[in-house]
Amino acid sequence: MALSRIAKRTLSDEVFEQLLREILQGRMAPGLALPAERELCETLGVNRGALREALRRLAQAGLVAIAQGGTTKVLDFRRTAGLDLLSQLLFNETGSIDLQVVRSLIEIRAALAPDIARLCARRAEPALVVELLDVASRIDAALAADDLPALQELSLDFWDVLVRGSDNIAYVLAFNTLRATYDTVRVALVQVMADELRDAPAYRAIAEAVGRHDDVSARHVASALVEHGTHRMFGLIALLDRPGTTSGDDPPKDAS
Amino acid sequence: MALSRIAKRTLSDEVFEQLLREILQGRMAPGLALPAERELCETLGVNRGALREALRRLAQAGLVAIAQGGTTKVLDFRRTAGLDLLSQLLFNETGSIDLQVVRSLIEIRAALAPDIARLCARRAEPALVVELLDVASRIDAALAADDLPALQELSLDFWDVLVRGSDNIAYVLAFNTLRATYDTVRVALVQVMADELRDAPAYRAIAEAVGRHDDVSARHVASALVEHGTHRMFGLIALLDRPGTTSGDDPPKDAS
DNA sequence: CCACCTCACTGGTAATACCAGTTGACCATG
DNA sequence: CATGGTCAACTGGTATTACCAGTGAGGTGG
Repeated sequence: MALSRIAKRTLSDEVFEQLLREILQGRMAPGLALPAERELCETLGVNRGALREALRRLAQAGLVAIAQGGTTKVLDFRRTAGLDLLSQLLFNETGSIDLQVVRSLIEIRAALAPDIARLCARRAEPALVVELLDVASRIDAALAADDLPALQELSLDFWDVLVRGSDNIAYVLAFNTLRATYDTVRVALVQVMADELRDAPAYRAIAEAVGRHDDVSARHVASALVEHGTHRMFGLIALLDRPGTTSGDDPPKDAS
Repeated sequence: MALSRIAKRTLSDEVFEQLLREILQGRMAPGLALPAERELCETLGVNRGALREALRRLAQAGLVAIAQGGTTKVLDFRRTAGLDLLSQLLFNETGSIDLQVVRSLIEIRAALAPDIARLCARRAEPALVVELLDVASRIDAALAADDLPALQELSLDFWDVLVRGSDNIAYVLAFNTLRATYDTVRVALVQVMADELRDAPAYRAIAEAVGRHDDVSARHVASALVEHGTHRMFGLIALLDRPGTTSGDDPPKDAS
């Protein structure tokens, strides 16, 4: 069995989480004034410091606005929160995965991946190409062993190298955010992504295109690669949204 | 003159900012163990609570890892920080704008904008089309008055409506993050973006394409629209990076 | 009626004590 | 000598109390 680290949740983590849920699930509507800190920490049974740490984090995430003298108000997270909030939205009230969020994740991935490959092909240093080819080789090996979890890990490694080679800090940071979101549902998606993960030739083709500084090829191969997962995921979402239907429609065409 | 709200900085804001700079500018390298809280708050001349609020925020942003019993360590933000950090990276040590970050911002915008328009055209409700057309009209009016700042504001409004119509929470949140980043340098960029901002017909064409659910057109017009700004911005960056050169090369081709 | 002031709120800062997890040196035991 | 246990000196986590500093509503005098 796979043992994993025990998560130590601190009090302010708990408070943060609880308030976060209240806000994200709409039980605390935008504009609502929160109870005063002294009152709220009494209600929650924690000291004021712990509550304040949680409130500070909520403010940083763009979920509440704190004002001295005034009251702390709930904001509309759809207007004020940043992409980092995405991972918190994956699970809905009942604890099941929110398919709308998964679809969003897949779509933004499909939009970014080709351009990451394109820029990497333009800008990558030789050392990075070596790294890419190395990961590609390990993907070949994992494919030979038919080790899907390893392929999933290596796929992330591959994109990690690629995005670093793109020399674009926005892509790097967005990738971190998306990876963090993906990680929380990774095991649940390994089968759906299987087709894409097993496409070892595509990974190698991207690595080689980057080595040739062939940005057009890199872009196209990357686009086709993620299209695998996109297509399968859309099929699954259509299936789960409308049980009884066997095949998913609405596969996004590359409109070029 | 345009008066603006005075920013009230709290102690923990100050501490957060200071530690953030230390980390982002590499003076606190990844892996470095921070001094103990009791020691650090003495050094900074603040109470422990204020320091802890700041440290919590840094941890949430993915810049440090806090461990009870152990020490608080600096993380490699290129690996662990999310897109929300982008706005903090815009200004470098000397207080001037980091052109690498601006380039990154422009590039990710160019990658997302066409797909936002495409999805919006697929999914927008009639009410949203009305909103879009309304903003388009106001853009026409602002253009007639040659009011560039107004055009800049309206452009953001337009994209805000469009991204909401895309029915993709990842795009919505990413847009929030990018807008927040853009806002901090907006005035500095108004002239560079002038061509794009004045292209009122493009905004209207997108609105109308969305109204027809014509995703292909919406995508292409949006792509062409942001291309204006992208091209100009690349020219400017090339100019500033290599003073003496008059024209910028390396305009990103749409590789389709 | 309106300008002004007061006061009871709100969040912000501070100091102190103690709880709880981690680490490493040290020592008993096999 | 290797292993495992013990303990002390760290670390961050929680709690309590007091007071400072903005805000805004309602009372008050003009």
